[in-house]
Amino acid sequence: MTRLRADNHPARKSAAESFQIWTGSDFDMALCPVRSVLDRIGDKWTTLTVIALAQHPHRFSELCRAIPDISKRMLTQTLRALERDGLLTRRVFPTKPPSVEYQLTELGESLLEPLNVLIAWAEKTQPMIATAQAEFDAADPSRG
Amino acid sequence: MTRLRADNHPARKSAAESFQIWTGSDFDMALCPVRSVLDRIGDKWTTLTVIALAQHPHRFSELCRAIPDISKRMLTQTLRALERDGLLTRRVFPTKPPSVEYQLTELGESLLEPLNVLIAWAEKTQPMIATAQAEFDAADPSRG
DNA sequence: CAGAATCCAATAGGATACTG
DNA sequence: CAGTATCCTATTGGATTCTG
Repeated sequence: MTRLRADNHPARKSAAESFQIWTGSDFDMALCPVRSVLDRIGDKWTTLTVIALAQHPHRFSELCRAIPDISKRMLTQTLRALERDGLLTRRVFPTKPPSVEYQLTELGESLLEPLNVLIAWAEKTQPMIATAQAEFDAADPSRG
Repeated sequence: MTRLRADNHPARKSAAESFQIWTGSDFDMALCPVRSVLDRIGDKWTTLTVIALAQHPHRFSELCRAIPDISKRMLTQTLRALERDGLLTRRVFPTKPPSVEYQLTELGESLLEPLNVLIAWAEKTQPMIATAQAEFDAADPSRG
């Protein structure tokens, strides 16, 4: 239907439609799924935390060790946001000293699939991107 | 696929493997595909720009109007980064006044598919997430 | 152990003015 | 038109200290 290019594939129109009628109309960023999902997973630690929990439930300090270089402060923040979104559950065991277990919900696990697609793209295209960067930087070193 | 929590769901292990041996070993964030891809698309304007270009090539000012609230400064930065990564091409027409056309490369178009999967997840789960947030905030209003 | 609280540095991003 | 340049603010995230 929309023959924009010779190799037209459905992803073109799909992306635009998911993004809605954002051109020239009333557009609310908060309601845009593109932005909302990236606000959710686009930060430094969220995806790493989700992937760590994908393997098995973790305790707080276990996560702290499992995720390289994360601070307790950022781990707390990240876990809180994920809990609030319903992507994981937090269970407190009143032992002494206390222990807390974090576990992905079904909703949280459902995020793994889109994440894997994205990661697969990253791995597949990484050599091409590295080449492109090298060429760009060589062509105009001042903009490296 | 509606059965989200299948034990041994392939997405579980796949995510962890893509992430590599990041636990307790030598881990370089720059080499982690999870972080590299999010550093690339996780910012405020990159995905919106890519999706705008998914429909057809755009000129600079055309993009500026098409993407709500973006400034010329941020558009320039975003386009430059995408060009450097080889996701789009920049063609200058020496007309008067000059015009510049930005167009996705095949590599850039290949990003649309993972993006669509992610957006589809966002749209599908948005009601569940909204509910979870409301419950969380109701349970402890101080942390809203 | 599992955080909370506080302070500080780095970066992202917005507003405005100027240019070939 | 298609940017640059400069300034400024807001947000992110790191380091440290304290607590039940």
